[in-house]
Amino acid sequence: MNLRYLGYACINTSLEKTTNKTFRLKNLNYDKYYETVSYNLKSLEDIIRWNRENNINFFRIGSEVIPLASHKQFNFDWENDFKKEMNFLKKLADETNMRFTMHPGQYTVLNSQRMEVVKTAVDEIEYHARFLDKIHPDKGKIVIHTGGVYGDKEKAKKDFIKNFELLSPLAKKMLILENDDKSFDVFDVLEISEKINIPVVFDILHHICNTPCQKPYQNLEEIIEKVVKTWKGDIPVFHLSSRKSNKGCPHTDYIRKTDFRKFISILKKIPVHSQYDIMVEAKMKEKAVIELMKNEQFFN
DNA sequence: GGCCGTCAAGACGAT
DNA sequence: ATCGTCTTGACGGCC
Repeated sequence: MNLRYLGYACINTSLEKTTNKTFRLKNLNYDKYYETVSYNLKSLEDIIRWNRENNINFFRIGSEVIPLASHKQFNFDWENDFKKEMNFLKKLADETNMRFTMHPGQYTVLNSQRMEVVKTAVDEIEYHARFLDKIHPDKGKIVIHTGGVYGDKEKAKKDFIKNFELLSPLAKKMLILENDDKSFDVFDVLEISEKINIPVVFDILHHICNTPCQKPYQNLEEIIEKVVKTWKGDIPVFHLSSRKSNKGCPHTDYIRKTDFRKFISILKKIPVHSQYDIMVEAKMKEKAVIELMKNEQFFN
């Protein structure tokens, strides 16, 4: 497999723009909402243009692009209020060949034991789906983690599979499942993926953190080949980051070249005739991507 | 203008 | 039982 796009998440540090400007619940009112969403959508536009100038075609849009959109106290009709802006962004995204993903936060727990938490998770995912559908129809993907274990991982997986059915057809089509650093490893998410037919996002650092045998690279090609099959011909997304220390998973400012090269060379060996995209998770965001793009030999 | 406690929200492991 | 951490870190009251 060959590398196609490298992307970054939510913030452009060169432009000092974010799609994640938000406000406190107590400040929720029409003016604040209108002002903040306008800013976020304008930032997204500026970031897309910047990406085009810099040959970056992959971007994760911040979940707070419409702040508090799924909150029960939020009653504004953002889809209507920002129709014009969203249509414009759709056109711009098409013209510039951007690929977008979104990634709801850790509070989105689809397999929770508490029904009200499941409901807010569904609402949150549906909001992401509607947003992405407006500017990136048939292409947008929503990355989530499996959720909590609650002392019984097998049951927790079944609950995820069961609650997946609560989503709309649109959201189901967009959802992709990422292995996490503590609870649900790549084997768990592959198992879930097989049952409900959604693609797996493989995060190499989470895999390393979540591989107790200290041999995370063992059988890695075999694992990744299975992951790629879950995409059913669509171009897979991988997550890449470097860890700051040996403990936990905090990210570095830039990706270590050795981490990048090691990962790329493994993917190179996967015997599937396909390209793939990498979401780079590093504090210096687009600057980390630009650094990696200097390794031209890895692009085809 | 910079600092830092807090923020809509959940789960988990360390203490 | 409580705290810190995970992360897309950002807000905003206080100095």
